[in-house]
Amino acid sequence: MSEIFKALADPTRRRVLQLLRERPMTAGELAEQFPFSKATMSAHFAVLREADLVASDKRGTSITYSLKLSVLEDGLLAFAETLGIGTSKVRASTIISTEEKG
Amino acid sequence: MSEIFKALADPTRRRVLQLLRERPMTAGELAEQFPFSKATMSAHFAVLREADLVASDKRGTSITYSLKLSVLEDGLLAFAETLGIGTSKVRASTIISTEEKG
DNA sequence: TTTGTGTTTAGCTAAATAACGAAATATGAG
DNA sequence: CTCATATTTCGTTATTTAGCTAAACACAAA
Repeated sequence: MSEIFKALADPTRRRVLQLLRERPMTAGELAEQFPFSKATMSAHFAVLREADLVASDKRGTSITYSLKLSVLEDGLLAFAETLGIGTSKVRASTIISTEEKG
Repeated sequence: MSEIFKALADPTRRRVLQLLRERPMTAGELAEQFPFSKATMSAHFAVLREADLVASDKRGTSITYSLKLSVLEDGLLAFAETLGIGTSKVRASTIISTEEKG
């Protein structure tokens, strides 16, 4: 649980997850989108891997990362439940709207 | 956003939030529940205050902390939306169940 | 096998974090 | 005013983190 929140605490890593939501991408493709060295980005990927938020698929010379959305969902929901939010054990992917915001 | 996740990244602080969900408590009452010094706990409270996750009410000689649940909910939901989870702008407190888990 | 490309690891630095005890601050009681 | 209590702030230490460059590793192609 701590590992998930630590992973999410960095804006670069949140942005990586957001990019991976669109489609799986290689480490290089991801790194291109940020103003940091590939080594630094590699360290960010390692944190996301540790938190089990991404899967890495080594193919040939490059590594493709993809988002493990259910791990993220389940993690956030598990936490929400410890606070009594969403006590009804809903899966996020099936939430339906009951009230519009704003 | 980062501040919220940083606050949640520590298990002691998550537990504080959980305790505050039951009822508001003074700094001292909270600190009693943990094996750390009051100074250490005070630093944790400061992080929670920085993230705006708790309100502090000074009354007499003691300070009562209370959970700002809506800030937490809105923060988590705002993040969820950046990932396309719960795109329908639901407030967590009004979620209704559509599928049981487990 | 050599070369090139993609990625990670190693080694470093600066800044942030979590913990402590001791000191400072604020308030209510006497 | 003085004392006791509640809480925070200060100063220190050890650990972790985010960034860098350079080196190493893995693999595909020539």
